[in-house]
Amino acid sequence: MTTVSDARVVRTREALRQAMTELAAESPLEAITVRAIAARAGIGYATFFRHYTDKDALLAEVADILIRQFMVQVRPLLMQRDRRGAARTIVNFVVGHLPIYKALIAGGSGETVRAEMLRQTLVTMAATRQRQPEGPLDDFIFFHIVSTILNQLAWWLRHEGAIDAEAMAEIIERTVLTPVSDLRQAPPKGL
Amino acid sequence: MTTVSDARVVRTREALRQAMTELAAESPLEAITVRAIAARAGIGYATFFRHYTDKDALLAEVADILIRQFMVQVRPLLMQRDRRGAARTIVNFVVGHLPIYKALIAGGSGETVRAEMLRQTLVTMAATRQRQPEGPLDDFIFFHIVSTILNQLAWWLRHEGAIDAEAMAEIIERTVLTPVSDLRQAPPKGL
DNA sequence: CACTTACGATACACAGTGGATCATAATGGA
DNA sequence: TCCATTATGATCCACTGTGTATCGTAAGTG
Repeated sequence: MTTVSDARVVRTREALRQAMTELAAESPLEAITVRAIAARAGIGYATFFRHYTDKDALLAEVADILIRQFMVQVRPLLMQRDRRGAARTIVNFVVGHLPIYKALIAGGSGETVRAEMLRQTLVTMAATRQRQPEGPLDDFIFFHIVSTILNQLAWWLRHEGAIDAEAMAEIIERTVLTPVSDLRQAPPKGL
Repeated sequence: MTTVSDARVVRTREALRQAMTELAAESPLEAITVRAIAARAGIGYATFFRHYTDKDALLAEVADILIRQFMVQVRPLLMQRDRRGAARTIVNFVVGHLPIYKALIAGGSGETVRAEMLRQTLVTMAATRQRQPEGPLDDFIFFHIVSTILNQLAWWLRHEGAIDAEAMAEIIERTVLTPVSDLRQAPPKGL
């Protein structure tokens, strides 16, 4: 929308992303007004619109940053042999960035953010796929893995301490990665 | 809110539920206005508020009806031995009520409706549980089963014809019911 | 240091909400 | 069948949030 090299622009956008993250942790997205975001960020109301068309655009940018970090870590692991190790990596990565993930995945706007993460992840994966999908099952499996792991992590972050990280990794391995791997090995007949 | 025996009330509410179902199939919930619902139902704007406090209350009622039907079918099956049969029953039940489920689970407001279905299901299950949960794992498992099946059905309904009903039942069995059953049999150590 | 550009403040039109009123019409009991 | 009851439709209104425009000021850039 505007120049990106100007230090003021960088500062303002960073303040807006930070404010959105905080507010998204506290309230469902529909309860967050642009005025509240601007106020929290310490910028003028009209200024908001010089940087983002609406609050969804801001949320999308915030989610996008999260997705990139997440995907870089997670993506190579999904096809990997060592499924327990893959699950551990995912869990540990989230633990290592607890505040932001807790805010956005498990916070008041978590539903919206997870939906956005799922959408973006599927788009990105479809665009950068090594091999073409071999059928509807491949599409389904991508959807299932990503949405299930996001949901499980959301539950886990909302019930912090209920299950320790190692057990959570085992659960992800046994309820998602392994069953999906088996499904790939021996698909239902007709697929 | 008002008398329920009056034929006009019954008619009006039925018209509102129907209108909400139709609109929810077409647009995301936030794009649906009370005026649009009233118009579609063929009733006056102010009349809407004599029956529901806001559009979320109406959606909750519509979703609630869906949930009751769904749960009556699904609930006894989740603990059942014959997991393939259980999965088949779920899939066939949805196929038997295709229009309404397609509209509400996979439609434009599907995200909101699924979240509401998940919420209500967990509340109902917690209230009417035979035995107390034996730990956090039980809570997690309920959450995982319900949310995963709802998501898988949503994908399936959105990609109608991509996978036939029998294959879908096999997928639900192999990616959800069986892994969860195994997890119950041999929980991660410490749970 | 001068030029450029982002910023804050404010005002505005617009859309949706939910509450209120009042005449009309449908309803169900006597 | 008639009548008291009450749901309904139409309309009005105050309130909140959105997104655009304007303008003087302050900050960053080269």
